[in-house]
Amino acid sequence: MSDVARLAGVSIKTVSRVVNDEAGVHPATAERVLAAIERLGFRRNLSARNLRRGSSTGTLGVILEDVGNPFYSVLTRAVEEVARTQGRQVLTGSSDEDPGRERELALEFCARRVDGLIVVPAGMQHGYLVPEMQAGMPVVFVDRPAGDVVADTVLVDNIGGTADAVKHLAAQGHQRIAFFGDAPDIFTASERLRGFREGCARSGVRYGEDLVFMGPHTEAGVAELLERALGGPEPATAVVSGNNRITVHMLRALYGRPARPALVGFDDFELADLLNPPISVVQHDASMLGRAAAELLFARLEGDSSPPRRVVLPTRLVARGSGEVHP
Amino acid sequence: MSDVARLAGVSIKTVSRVVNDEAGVHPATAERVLAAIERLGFRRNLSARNLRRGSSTGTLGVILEDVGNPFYSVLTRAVEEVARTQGRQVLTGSSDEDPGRERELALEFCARRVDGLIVVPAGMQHGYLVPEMQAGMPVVFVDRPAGDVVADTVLVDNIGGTADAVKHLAAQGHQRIAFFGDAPDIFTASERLRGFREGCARSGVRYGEDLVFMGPHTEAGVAELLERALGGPEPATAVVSGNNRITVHMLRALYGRPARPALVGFDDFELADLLNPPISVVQHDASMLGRAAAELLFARLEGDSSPPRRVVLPTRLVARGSGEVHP
DNA sequence: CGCCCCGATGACAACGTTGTCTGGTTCCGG
DNA sequence: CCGGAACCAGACAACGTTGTCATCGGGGCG
Repeated sequence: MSDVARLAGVSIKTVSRVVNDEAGVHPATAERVLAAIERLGFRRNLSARNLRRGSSTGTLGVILEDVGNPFYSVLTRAVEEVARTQGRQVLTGSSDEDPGRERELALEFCARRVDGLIVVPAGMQHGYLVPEMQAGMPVVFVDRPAGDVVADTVLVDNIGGTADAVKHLAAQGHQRIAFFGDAPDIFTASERLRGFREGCARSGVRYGEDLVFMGPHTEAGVAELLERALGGPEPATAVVSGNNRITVHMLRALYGRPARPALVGFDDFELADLLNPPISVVQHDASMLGRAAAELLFARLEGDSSPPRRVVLPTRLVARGSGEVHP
Repeated sequence: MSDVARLAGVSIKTVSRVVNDEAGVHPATAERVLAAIERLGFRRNLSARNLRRGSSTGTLGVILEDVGNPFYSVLTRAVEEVARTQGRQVLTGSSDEDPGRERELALEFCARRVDGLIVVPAGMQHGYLVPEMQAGMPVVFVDRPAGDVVADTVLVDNIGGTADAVKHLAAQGHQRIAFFGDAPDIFTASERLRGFREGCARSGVRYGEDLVFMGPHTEAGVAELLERALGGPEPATAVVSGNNRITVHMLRALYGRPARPALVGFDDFELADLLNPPISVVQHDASMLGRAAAELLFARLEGDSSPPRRVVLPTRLVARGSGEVHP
C-alpha cells in the first residue's frame, strides 16, 4: 500500500480512501491512485483490514465426517450457498469420525476467528467449545446432537423415518424384518434402531434381537450377517438398512442371489431407481439440512439470542417397488 | 491477551512467550499465565499472528464447479488430506461454471492471502491471475487447462480414455458407435470428442457426424437425441457417454427398453457394477487428481521454481460386460 | 477585506500479535 | 567482593490496514 502511495505521490491514507470508495478524494487523485494500483497489482490485505476494523473475518467453519462423502458434500454446498448471499467464505474440515480431530479443527477455526461453526459431531464431548460459545461464537450442530452442551441443532427424523420403513414393509405382509445399522454409539444409528423398534410395535411386527445387526462396516461383514439373517428356521423376508453405505454393501452381497428379501434403505442414493428391483428408501435432504443450519447460524450472527433451537426435518418414504417383491 | 497478562500479573510479551512455548519463562510464571488463559478462555488470534510474523496464512483456496458434485468433493477431500500433512486449512468455493464467479472467488481468496490456489477453470480467461502469480501466488489448474496463462496443470488422459472406449466396443464388433458429450466449449468435452474420433480412426470404425451429440444436459434432451441415434436406417449399436451425468441420464432414458445399445461411460460411478447390465466405464481417479495438484502446489511453496508442468493422469477402462450385450 | 466553511489530504494511533533489545536479578568463579 | 554469565521479564516497534483528527487552500459571504 505504501508502494502504491509513493508511486501515486499521495499518502497511504488516500490510497485507503480510494480502495474503500470513500467520498472526498479528488477524481484526478483517485485516477492516479487507481493507475498505481493497477500497475503494481496491489490487492488489499483482508486480514489486516478485518483486524483493524474489528469486523468479522467473513468466514464460516464447517466440520464434518468427510467432505468426499456425497451426503456431506451436498450439505456443504448448501451452506456455501447461504454463506454466499452474506458474502462469506467457507472453511471445511473432515474429522473422519475422530473426536480428537474434530476438536483440533474446531479450535483451529476458532483461532482463525471464523464467524461461526457448523459441526457434524464426531464424539459426544463438546465441552471444549463452551468458552468459545460464551465468547460469542455461534455453533450449530447438524445431523447429530452435541454431547454435553446445549446449542442449536438440526436433525432429521430418524425415528419416524425408520418406523415408516417398517410400516411400509408390514403393509405388504412382511412379518420377519431385519435391521442393519451402524455401531450403536453413533447417534443416528441408535435413533434409527429405536425407530425400527417403535415401528415394529406400531405395525404389529414381532421384534427380535436375533434380527438386529449393528456395526458391520465392511462388505464382507454385511454379507456374513445377512447370511445369518436370511438363514435359520425363521428367515427374514425383509430388511431395513440404517444408512446408504450399508445399503450398498447389502446390494453387492445380494447381487446375483435368486430370491432377495425386500429392502428399504435409510438415505436415498443416485440410481436407486434404476436397480433391479428398484430400491425403496427413506429420503432426507442433505441440502435442506445444510441450509437450515446455515440460516440458524446467520440468525444468531444477526443477534438472535432466543434459547437454542432444535430443528427436526421430516423424512419421506419413497416407495420404488422393492417392497413388493416377496421371496 | 492483555486481559490475560493483567490477570497473571505479567506483561503481554510474557503471555506471548507462554503461548508460543518459548524458552526462558519461569515455570511458576508460566503456570500463572496458563491458569489465566484457561480461566479467560483465551485463544490467540491467528490473523494477527500471521500478520505480524509475515508468515503464511496456512490456508489454501480451492475453486471448482460444485463442491456438491461427488467428483469434485472427492478431489477436495484429497486436497484437504495433503493440506493437513502441512498443517493447512482449505477454503472452497463453487463457481457453477461461471467465469465471473470464478474470478470473484479467486480474487477474494487472494485478498485473504491464501498460500496457493487450486482451480478447476470455468472459463478460458485467466489473465486476471497474472499479477497474483507474479507476486508469487502459486496456482495449479485441475481437470482443464487455463485459458491464457502458463501454469501447472493436472489433467486426465481424456483422449486416450475415450479412444480406449471405442477400441473396447470395436473389439466386440460394433461398427456404429454414437458419442454423447458436453457442450464443445468445455475443454474435457472437446478433448473426449477428439479421442472418440481418433479411436474410431484407429479401430477402423466409420466416424459420422450424425452419431455425435454434444451439449444435451437434461434427461429429456438426452432421451430425445438417443431416440435419434437409435433410429434411422443405420442405428447405433453402441454409445460412448462423455461424462457421468450424461451416462446417468442415458440409463434412465434406456430403462425398461427391451434392446439396449452397448454403453461405455467416461467417469466411474457408484453402483455401476450393480446395474443390469453392469456398465463399463473409463475410470479416472478424482482423488489422484486432487493429490497431484496439491503436491504440485506444495512443491512450489517449498521453492520449486522449475518451468510449469503439465501432468496427465492415465485412465483405466473397466470392462463390466455391458459392451458384450449386442442388440 | 476578513471570516468561515468546505473540500481535499495527511499524520498518527490502534487492531492483536511477535521480534528485538534492554533492564534487572541471581549466582558462580576468581 | 567484584565481573560477568545466565536467566527472566518488560518496553517498544512493526505487520497492513482504517478511524480520528488536524492541516491547508480556496471560495463565498458579509
